[in-house]
Formats: sequence, structure tokens, C-alpha cells
Amino acid sequence: MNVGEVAALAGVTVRTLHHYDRIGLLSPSGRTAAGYRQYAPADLDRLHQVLLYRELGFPLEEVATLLDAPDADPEAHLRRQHRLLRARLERTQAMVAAVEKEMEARSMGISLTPEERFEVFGEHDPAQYEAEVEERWGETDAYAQSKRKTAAYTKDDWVRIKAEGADIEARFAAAMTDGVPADSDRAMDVAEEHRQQICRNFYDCPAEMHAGLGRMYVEDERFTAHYEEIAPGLAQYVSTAVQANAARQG
Amino acid sequence: MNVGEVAALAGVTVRTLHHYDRIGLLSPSGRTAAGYRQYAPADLDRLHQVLLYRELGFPLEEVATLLDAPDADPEAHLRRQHRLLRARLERTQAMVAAVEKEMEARSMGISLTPEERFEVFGEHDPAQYEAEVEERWGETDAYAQSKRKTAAYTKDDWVRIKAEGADIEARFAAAMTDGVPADSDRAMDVAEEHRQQICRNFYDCPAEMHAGLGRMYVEDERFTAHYEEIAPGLAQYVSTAVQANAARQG
DNA sequence: TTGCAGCCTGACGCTACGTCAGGGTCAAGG
DNA sequence: CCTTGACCCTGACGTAGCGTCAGGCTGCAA
Repeated sequence: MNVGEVAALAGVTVRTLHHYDRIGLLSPSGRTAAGYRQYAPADLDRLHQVLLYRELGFPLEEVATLLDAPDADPEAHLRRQHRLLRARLERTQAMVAAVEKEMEARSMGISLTPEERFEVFGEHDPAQYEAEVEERWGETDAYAQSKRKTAAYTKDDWVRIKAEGADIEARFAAAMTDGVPADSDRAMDVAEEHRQQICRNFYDCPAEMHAGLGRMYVEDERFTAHYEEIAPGLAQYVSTAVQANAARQG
Repeated sequence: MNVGEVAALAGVTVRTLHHYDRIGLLSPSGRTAAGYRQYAPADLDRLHQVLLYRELGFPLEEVATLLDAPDADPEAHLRRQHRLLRARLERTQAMVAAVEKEMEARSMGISLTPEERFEVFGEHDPAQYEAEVEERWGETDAYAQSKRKTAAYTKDDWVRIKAEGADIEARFAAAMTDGVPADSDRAMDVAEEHRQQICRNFYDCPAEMHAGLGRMYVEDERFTAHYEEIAPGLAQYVSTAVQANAARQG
């Protein structure tokens, strides 16, 4: 792909790609004889990461060091981004609440103190704060998590993990063909094992996130296809069971 | 207040306040004999607005024109900010979902197409997009809303509105002293009237937002005090009724 | 072969500040 | 009374992340 196509796909300008090339953040892996930039799939992967980190407020130079760190696997980046995005979510929710509070205060004739009104801004700095939280919290448990996870897996580990996954899927299918409802205890128990298997082997997956995955299994054809291949109707069954289990867990 | 205090309160640097002064975005309303900047409460109000708009990605120049527009009342700004913040909330949620999707895809060995992965970035530009949505959507219904709302109220309107509010509060209090549960139909009906009165007279207040207000009535002492002054226990009563009504409405 | 869209490389401009430099101000303590 | 350290002032220059020409080559469709 050439610059124009990549730019259109990623929603950035050609100039931006030129810039990333010059500063060495993202250099296309090839050029045509005429000097046209040629972007390979791997370059798109990297661009994707770059844009995520940029959106999260990281300076480009830091993005480069993050992505070029030899010991950082892709999964670790995803986990980090997930954490930071949820932090942003919380912050935005707090700001929404603050604005609502002010609207209500005005309509009731109550006036807020300056401290209250600036509460949500307190010493923030959108980028640095998130990066800081990351530094102090992220790399304690999550770094350890990252280390003992996929990066360190041997072939045997992968075989075992695949087997675990297949086992759980088979038990879902068995429950379904036995006519057990998807929101029954038996199905939910399998769902809970599914969640814990994800936690053990891949990434931290709280109930809420697991419910999101459940929804995706029926909404996204790729995941639907994965389950339908095992047994027809299994995608919907697993989806329901997973969401029911999430509701049960709280 | 002098620069340092304001900076600490608002979570910005002194340099930032200097900058805002020089470009005329926020000039303190006074100076000491020695030339020290003196910020009045009104200046803090303005700073608050500036920071909100800045956070939403507006360029400072545009913030200035927005805030200096003679026909824009504070309520309109709050409504606009509320809309934009919710747009950001949705976008962030979409990004969280996208990252979760990718994590799950990796753990299941499915690989996503570039289009899917850049979906969430598509033609965005964090500031402009929000500003654009604002231009096209906001100023159609909401501008009309703004116009016929508080800005145009006469003294009589205010008297009527105050009376309406007092009436609803009295009916809440009556229901409570009658021993009617806060989640009964009677109490929820009053809550619904409360919501509709806010919509008519002040700002658009969907069920979800109303529930948020309900929570605030018991969490924030200012609002609690407002209701407790009418009758002890009324804050909790109204809060419960409002949240129950929001749940009822869906 | 002739457009015209798309690509290239400088190079300068712009926003929203960060960061000194050089110098007054103010309240507390010696 | 005087000094000291924290705070304030005004330039002035620097920086990040591009936007925006300018001047020129490339590629493909008519």
C-alpha cells in the first residue's frame, strides 16, 4: 500500500505519515523504484499501535521507545492500552458527572465552590497522568503478568493452552446438546472456567469485560464462525452463558 | 487570588495563565500596584469553561470566540459540553471494545483485517470531529432549546418555575410523610414530573442523567442540605424515587 | 501524448505552551 | 532594619506535531 491508501485507511493525513517516517517512528518497509513509500501489513500493525498510544496522549518519542523496546510483546501493549483507556473512561465519566452537577446546581440556585468545580481537573495533565499511573501501577503487577505470560510460553505451553480451550468449548457444546439452558448453573460454571482460563493464560479479564466478549461472540462474524464451526448454535449459547455468568458474578 | 494559587487550584501552570492573559483568552480582572495578577471569582468561572473546552479539543482561539459570543448563556455552554463529553465517552468505549476484541482475537488465533482494526480511528481527528458534530447537530435543536430557555425568561417565568419546583418538592415530602415507599408508583410519578420539569425549564434530562442526579442528592452535601431543609430524610427519599423512576423508564 | 491525480522532498508557519534570563516584591526571621 | 527565600513580572527563545505551500517527478487513462 502507498501513503495515500494507508492515510485513508487509518484516518490520518499523508503529511502525518511523512512526519512519522522522518522522525523514524514508522518507516515503510519498502520503496518503489521511483521512491514511493510502500507499506507492508506489519507497518499497518505498527501504525495502529502508534495511533492508539498517540490518542492516549503519549509523546511520539515515547511511543517510539515503547514500541522499539525489545522485551515488550504485543500483548503487553494491548493490556497497557486497555488499562489506560479505562482510566480515560473513568475520567470522562467524572467530567460528565461534574457538568451534570453544575447544571443541576444552577437550576436549583445552589452555587458550587471553586474547589468543587475544579475538582475534576485537579493536577491532571491528560497525558502525563495516565503515563504516570502506568509507570507506578502498571509495571508492578502487570509487568510481572506480562513476563510470565505469552512471551515465556514454550511449545508445550501452547499445546496445553490449546487443549484447555478445546476442552472448555467441548463442554459448552456438550451442555448445549444435552439441552441444558445457557443460563443454567452448569453452563455458567463452564463460562466461569472459560474466564479463568483467559485470566491464567492471556490477560486479566474481569466479569464486565468477559460479558463484552460474550456479546462480541454473536455480533462479530469472525468469532461467531469460530464457534459455529464446532457446533451450530454454539456461538449464541456461549454468548448467553458468558453474559449470564458475568451477571451472576456481579 | 494570584497566579500561583489559581494555577494550583485549576491544575495548570503559571505559564499557561500568562499565555491566556497575553492572547486575551483570560485576563485577570485586576492587578496589584506591583503588577501582580489578581483573579476574581468570575475569572475562575471563565477559566473553568476554558479548561473544559480545551480538554474537548477546541483550539484556544475558538474557545475565545465561543466564550465571548454575546448571545451565548452559560447554560448553553454546559449543554454543549455535556453533549461533547458524552460523544467522547462513546468513542472511548468503542476503543476499549476494540482493544478487547483484538486481545480475544489473538488468544483465539483469529487475525483481524486492517479495516476492522482501524475502524475506530476512521476519519476522526479528536477535536475537529467533535466540533463538527457540534456544528451540525448541536446548533439545530439545542440552539433553539438554548434560545427559548433561561436566556429568555422573564421575572414571571422565574416565579412560575420556582413555584413548580416547590410544588414537586412538597409532593415528595407529602408522599414521604404519608408513609408511601420511595419506589412506589406514586413517588415515581412525582419523580417523573420532576424530570419533565427539568427538561421543560432547564436542560434536556434523559432518564440516565436523572438517575445520576438522584445519586448526587445523597452523595453531595449541598444537595442533601437543600432537601433536608424541607424535611428530614427527604434527600434519601427523592434520591431513591428518582432512581427507581429511571429504572422504570428503562 | 497529454492530462491529471498522486507521490516526492525541502522549507516555512502555527499552536500551546516549556524553559530560562534578568529583575522586582513580600512576609518572616535574625 | 535588613536579608533571605518564595513568588511575581516581562521578554525571548525552544519544542512538538503537524499544516501548508512550492517545485518537481510518476503513473495511468483517454
